[in-house]
Amino acid sequence: MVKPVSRPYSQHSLNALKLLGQLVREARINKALTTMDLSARAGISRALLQRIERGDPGCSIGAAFEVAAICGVPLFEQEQRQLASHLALHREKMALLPKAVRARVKGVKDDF
Amino acid sequence: MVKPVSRPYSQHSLNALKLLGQLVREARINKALTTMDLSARAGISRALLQRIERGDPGCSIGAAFEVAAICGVPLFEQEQRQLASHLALHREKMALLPKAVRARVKGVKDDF
DNA sequence: AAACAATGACTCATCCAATGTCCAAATCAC
DNA sequence: GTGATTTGGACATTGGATGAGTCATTGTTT
Repeated sequence: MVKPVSRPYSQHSLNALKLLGQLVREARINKALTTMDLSARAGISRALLQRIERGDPGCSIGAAFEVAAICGVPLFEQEQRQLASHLALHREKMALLPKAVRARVKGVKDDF
Repeated sequence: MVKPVSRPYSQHSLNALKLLGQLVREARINKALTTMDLSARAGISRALLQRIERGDPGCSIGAAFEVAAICGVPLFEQEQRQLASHLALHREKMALLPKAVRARVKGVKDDF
């Protein structure tokens, strides 16, 4: 009943989380913002900002992205300015893909 | 008592969220994975995966990153394999930065 | 050196988000 | 076309994240 450690996160995800936190932290200091200032701007509590900077997987992605955006940390694309256009492009691309995925009958060879 | 509309997210964050969701969705279909399959692999519910693909800001960042990692969606760095080394590099870099930020007395010119 | 400010870490009450389940609509295979 | 399956969205329940508060420690300034 001791419920496992919340959830099994892959090491890769955890690393990405930590890196994001470090980038935020670095950007914040470069902008000479205190944790209180930044958290206030992002509309979150100081404790939550600290968890984000620590790479806590439980934080809401909205809060994390908001903070990153304020700090000027490029989310997952180098080009933030192209973000909007990427949105449109992907929308088009999606129109060409199947809407539903048919279950592969058997032997699902994990290809990764 | 109607508790504000959750939280004020910047348009940029919302766009990033949506793009991430689209990328996941596209990657999932390319891998011929059903929403059930992927959610099961990520250890989350199908409903949560749907919210992630929709770009819901309230999802936990851990779940979102986990799904992205499984799908092979590059988080915020093109080079996922360098992720670990980036971690170390940033750790070093941080050692050179001030540990605490002094409050800017006045006139905080928003520089962005 | 002292005084002050910022940070990290912790507890706790509250309430939102995650889950599981359901159904209806869309999609694909036949 | 029919049937099987995926998908999107709704719902209630409950576990976990969030915010507020405090304290000890570290870092900065005078």
